[in-house]
Amino acid sequence: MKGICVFKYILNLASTIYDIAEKAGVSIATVSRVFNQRENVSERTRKKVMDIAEKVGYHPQANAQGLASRKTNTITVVVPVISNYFFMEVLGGIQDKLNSYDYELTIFNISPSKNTFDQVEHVLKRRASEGCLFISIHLEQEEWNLLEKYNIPITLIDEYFDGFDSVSVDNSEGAFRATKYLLDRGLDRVAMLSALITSKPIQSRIKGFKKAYEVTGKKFSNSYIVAGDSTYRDGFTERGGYEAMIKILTINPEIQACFCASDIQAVGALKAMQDMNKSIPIIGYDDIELAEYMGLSTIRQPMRDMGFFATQNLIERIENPKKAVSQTVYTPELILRDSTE
Amino acid sequence: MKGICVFKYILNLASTIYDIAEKAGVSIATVSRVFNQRENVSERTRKKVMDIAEKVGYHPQANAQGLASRKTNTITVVVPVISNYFFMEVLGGIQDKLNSYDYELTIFNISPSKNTFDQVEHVLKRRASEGCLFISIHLEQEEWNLLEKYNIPITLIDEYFDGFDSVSVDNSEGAFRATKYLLDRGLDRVAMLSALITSKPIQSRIKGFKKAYEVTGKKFSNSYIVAGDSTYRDGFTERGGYEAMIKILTINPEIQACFCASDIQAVGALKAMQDMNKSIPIIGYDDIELAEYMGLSTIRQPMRDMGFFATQNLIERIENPKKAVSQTVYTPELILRDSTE
DNA sequence: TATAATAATGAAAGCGCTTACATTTTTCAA
DNA sequence: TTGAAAAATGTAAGCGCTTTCATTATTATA
Repeated sequence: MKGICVFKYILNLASTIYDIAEKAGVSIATVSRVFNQRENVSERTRKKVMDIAEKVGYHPQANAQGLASRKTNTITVVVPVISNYFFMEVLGGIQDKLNSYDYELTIFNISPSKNTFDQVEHVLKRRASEGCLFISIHLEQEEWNLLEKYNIPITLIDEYFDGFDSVSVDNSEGAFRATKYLLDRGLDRVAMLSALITSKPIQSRIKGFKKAYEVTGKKFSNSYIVAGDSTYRDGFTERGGYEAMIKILTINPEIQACFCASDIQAVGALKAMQDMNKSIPIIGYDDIELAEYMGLSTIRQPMRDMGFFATQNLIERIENPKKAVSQTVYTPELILRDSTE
Repeated sequence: MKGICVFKYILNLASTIYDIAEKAGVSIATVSRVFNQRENVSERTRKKVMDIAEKVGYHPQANAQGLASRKTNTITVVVPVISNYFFMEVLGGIQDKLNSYDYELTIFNISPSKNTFDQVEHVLKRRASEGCLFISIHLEQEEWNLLEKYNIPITLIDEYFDGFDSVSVDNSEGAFRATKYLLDRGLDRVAMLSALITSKPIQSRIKGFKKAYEVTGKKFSNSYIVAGDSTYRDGFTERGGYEAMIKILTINPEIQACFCASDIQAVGALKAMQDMNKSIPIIGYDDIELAEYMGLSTIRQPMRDMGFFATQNLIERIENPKKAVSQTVYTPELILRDSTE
């Protein structure tokens, strides 16, 4: 015991609420009140407690607080692979919002090698956070149903399920607008530079892509949809775009323009055109900051706004769990720049 | 009480170790053992417990576990602003490493509006994690000293302090190599497209930049160091690069080539050159994936590796706190591409 | 079959905090 | 001054787990 005390003293840490209470000559309840900014503490004792706490570097331990108060003051963001432009921007928006609140941010990264549902369920089961933001997590209807029972506030970003609040962009509409613009310019053979067609956003974008053909009455061919071979990050990479554009330029030279599934792929596509010494108009998707500086026409997704709004929504639900479920769908916007000149 | 029970039943959740123990007809100690994969539990009871847990969706609560075991199984990454290419890549490396371990990842974002030291100290005080990775967190010597007493495993990335393990890149050397390459090509007036000179990496890079002039014996002028006016993200943005290059092209037209402080600024610089219809060789810094596709010559920082290695280092320290402190410095590499052709 | 080992389980004491409720102190009107 | 109301503080019972140590069941050994 003595050993331990000496140890504590030397390292100046690992003190508990009891140590502070004792040194300040008050009860632990008072110390607790001070740290929880309760009103009913006299200024004198508040100062006394804080001074001592300051001196020994004391701060309530997160776990103990969480257990006792049944609150964690933490929001968990669940994402597949963090290093991706879309998530990064959305995360930026989340943080902008969180900056004015007292929540801690935990990021849970879904590992591609394990089952997504199990991992998501694990996050909920642990009850380590007040609420969750799921970014681009796609589950089956019945799986979403199973998650409902955990009764934890959840807001979905870039996904839809009627049991949870959601914030998404109309992917189909975005693809439609881009493609229609190209078709309306008099071009007849516009390609879609796709990523893995198993990916959800790609599926919706393909819908919009086809719809543009229908609406304009132009002849559609499945060969207009082309993807690269690399599957890393579902093909949403510079490389994926490069490969796909090479294909277009060599195998489908009849193609006159191209709608790309993401700006980052468009960058690869641009390079491919340059390497092949050819050039066709292209439109990207996302409007990442780069796009402006690369003169890339694109479909703007309000990524930051989505993160910001979803977070606001989640906080509202945490504070008022009976709030009606809301589905927010943003409409993407066509931004014209050099790449379609 | 009855109400609560019914409630629990309906929602199928919020059960505790006691509920499971009761239903399985064992003690809570046994349930605990099952969930902590202890050896000494018979296969029969293990199965019985797991079946029941599965049915009611039980899983130990993180806080209670943490409090009782004094372990959190969490690693905290502290970053200033998450949405930045460098951090994103480093984070990717961190996650690659963490995927094979059982640690949860918490990201703490330093808010620019509050004092950095206080925020960092807060993270340590809460003791919500086993160890921390600090990415590009720059403090004063004495502040680092103060943090040592918390006795929490910390690995610094992109910063150096002799009390903690650190993983960094020789910024000065990188700038030196880029600049020297340009100077060696026979150019005499090479500029540095800088970001905010208050930023640490910029300071080191300026050193390397000047050293190249010294070594080559060419005449250096302070006017060769130019930055944009926007201060968002310390100027490490496309916009910052654009502004700076416009300045170079208009105010300092004698400049023959340019070393840019980051690839992302180089993107802006490229655009500026295009807009001004001029072109000089440029070299970026970082080698983000984009650089290859934009044909940007650059200084490669092994960002992913740094994250990966730092994480490994941290885990080692968590497992063996007495391990000797190590400082790892990577040497950046010059990658030549079109932008210096 | 008896006994010693060994494996499986349980009882109970915390972990460091919050908080309802009880108690003491202070304030202030009469 | 006095007493009631208000403010400040204390007491103690958890929160849901882990873990030590004691106990019981099982297995192996002679």
